[in-house]
Amino acid sequence: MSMLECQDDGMSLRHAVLGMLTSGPASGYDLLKRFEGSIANVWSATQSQIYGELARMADEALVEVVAEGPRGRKEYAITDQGREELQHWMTEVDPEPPRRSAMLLRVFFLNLLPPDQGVAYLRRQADLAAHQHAALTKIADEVRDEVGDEAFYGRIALEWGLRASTLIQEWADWAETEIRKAT
Amino acid sequence: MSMLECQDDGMSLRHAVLGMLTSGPASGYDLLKRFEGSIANVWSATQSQIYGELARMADEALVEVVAEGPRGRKEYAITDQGREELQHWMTEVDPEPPRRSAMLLRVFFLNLLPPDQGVAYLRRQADLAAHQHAALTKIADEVRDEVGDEAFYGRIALEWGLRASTLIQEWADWAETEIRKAT
DNA sequence: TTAAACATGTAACATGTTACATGATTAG
DNA sequence: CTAATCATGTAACATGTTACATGTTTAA
Repeated sequence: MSMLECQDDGMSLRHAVLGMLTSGPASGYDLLKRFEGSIANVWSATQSQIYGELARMADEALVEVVAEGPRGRKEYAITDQGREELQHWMTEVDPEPPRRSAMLLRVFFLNLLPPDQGVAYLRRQADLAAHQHAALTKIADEVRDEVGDEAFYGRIALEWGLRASTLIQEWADWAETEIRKAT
Repeated sequence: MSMLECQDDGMSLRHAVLGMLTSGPASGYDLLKRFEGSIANVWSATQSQIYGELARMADEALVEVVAEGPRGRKEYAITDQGREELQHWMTEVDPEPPRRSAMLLRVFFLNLLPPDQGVAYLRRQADLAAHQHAALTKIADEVRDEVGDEAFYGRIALEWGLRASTLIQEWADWAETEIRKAT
């Protein structure tokens, strides 16, 4: 590895967990619930992964056990070293865009299908996007009046989702027209 | 697993390879080059993965070796069974949208940064998107006059990329304004 | 003659998913 | 008392990346 490309992303699960711990100590179980909430739309994690990552980060002193409760419950808090790591990731590591889209991969092979099936595929994608847009709109209504920094930036992310689902619908409509023109 | 959720995606590398083989037999090395071409924008694969997947698919009779050349070169062709599998994937399996975005994950934690650094982050994203847009525009110019089904659907996918990079820029600009309003 | 391109394969490691295994506490 | 929820952890497997290992052919 050259000196210039010390821009190794990956490990985002680690930073997601660290980020969640900035709003206060939590157990693995608590974090799992949060990963099933609004964050789930931008990053998912399984129970297995969370417990493993917490243990690993405790070893590396990025988090520490601050309390033990009933049923073996362990509450973790972020350490100064953890905050430093998170800060570094936020400000000095460029997020690399996802390089894989099964949806677009299929578009590359749409010539293998008869045109009407190609159109059906695009209509299906537009439809799925419309449903997603509706779901996000519902969430947007629910969080409209929530106050605080977390809600504020959550709405910023939500707006991205709204725009992205609109994009898919418009693009699919446009593509359908192109295919019809070409047929 | 319930009977209703037999919609197990995954294995897209397999279908990418199968799809590429529909335009004629190719060796692992040939396929690697194609994965470095236009397809790279929607699906990436390493040399290691490609050779492994070809061997596995040969075992399962989805592809077969049709010729051997110099330097141990093996040309693979898709079989009828392979075509069937590809057809099934194209028409009956819904592509599941990517559930992880390091870029948006960071947005969720933007409250940890002073507002000016948050704005800097968004400006950086807009900037990266602008560069991507320029790169895609260049490719669009190059393939503008290419004929054939493959080029046609390649342009459809390209248009998605163009619209997506515009979306990021517009969204980042909007978000920046929101942050300034809130400060 | 030698560097680049062709060509395949394996091993080690990182990451992510599913399933298994265990048990405590609480609410009805 | 018993089902749901809380709570943690491990094992097996799938997927993806990087590095290692090897050897041939072609073009300058």
